Amino acid sequence: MKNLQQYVLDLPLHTLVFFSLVETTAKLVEVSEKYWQSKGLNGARMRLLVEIMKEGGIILPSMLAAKIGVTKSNISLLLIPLESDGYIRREPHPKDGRKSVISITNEGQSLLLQYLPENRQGIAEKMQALEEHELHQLLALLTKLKRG
Amino acid sequence: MKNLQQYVLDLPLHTLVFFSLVETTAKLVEVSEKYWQSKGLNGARMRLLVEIMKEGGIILPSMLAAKIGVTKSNISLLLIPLESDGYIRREPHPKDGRKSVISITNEGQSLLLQYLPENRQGIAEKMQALEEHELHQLLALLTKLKRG
DNA sequence: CCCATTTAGTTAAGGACTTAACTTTCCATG
DNA sequence: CATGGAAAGTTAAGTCCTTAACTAAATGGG
Repeated sequence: MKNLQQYVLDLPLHTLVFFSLVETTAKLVEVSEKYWQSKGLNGARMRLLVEIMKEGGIILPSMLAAKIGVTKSNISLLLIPLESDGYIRREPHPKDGRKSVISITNEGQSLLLQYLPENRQGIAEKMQALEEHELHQLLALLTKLKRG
Repeated sequence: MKNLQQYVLDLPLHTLVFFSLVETTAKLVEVSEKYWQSKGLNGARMRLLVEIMKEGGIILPSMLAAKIGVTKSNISLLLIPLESDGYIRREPHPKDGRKSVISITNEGQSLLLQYLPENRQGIAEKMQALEEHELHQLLALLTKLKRG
């Protein structure tokens, strides 16, 4: 390698696309996070509520960990404030003493109803930089890329 | 809204693409991070070295913060181990007593030479899920999306 | 049917980043 | 040329997530 500065500056296409992915995604994620913050809410906890709702309102902590892709200890720590704020309920599993059953409360559902549409709208607005056919294209490329 | 579960499950295209972006990017970023970890190195500190190198090997901490998009206090904390490991040098600015001039050492440059190509190769392999024309397409879409 | 292993969940400690408060230095305006 | 405010950097405290260590409960192979 003759010139290190040149090397770090002359990015091959692969690397360029990778950095572009990282930057673009970070910018979009920020929009969503700032929205939750502006409402005094917590993005990670809201995502948890959404996942519980996707499962019909009842789920186990370990399932949440698997679905969201974080550790079970993180789920544990996220559930504590959700419970004390009354957004979820935690009950012992009737058949298996190791498990606990998480269910979303009416308050939790109200919270989603109140804020989730506006949150998604904020994201949608940013995504409208692309036409519908471009969104389809992008989705196809991302899917192919994720499969590997 | 009639049915909350239905609402959280039936994602409009915008939202679908957003989530796909987040997941795909996370998966690729993990490849890079795991590489650095496997070498006992730190991704954030390596990125800092790369940025310094991009500037020709000499830069101010505040510039690094602006270029990488993190806070100056974070830069401050990242520079401490880089300096004590001998990868950067910190000198007072000759003209402005508030500033300090960061320069990369020979050891820092050797570290980049030794590991950066392999790190980039790991990313490139994952990106090879896409053909060259697809990479160009993806880059164009991401650029348009980031502009907003 | 017993006990080693596995599974579920919690807690503690640590790492990475943020915001806020602070110090020092510079600068511009009176 | 003095001073109020801006700018650069550091440090402290807090948040969020991780890994590791732990407790309790279930399971299954001898």
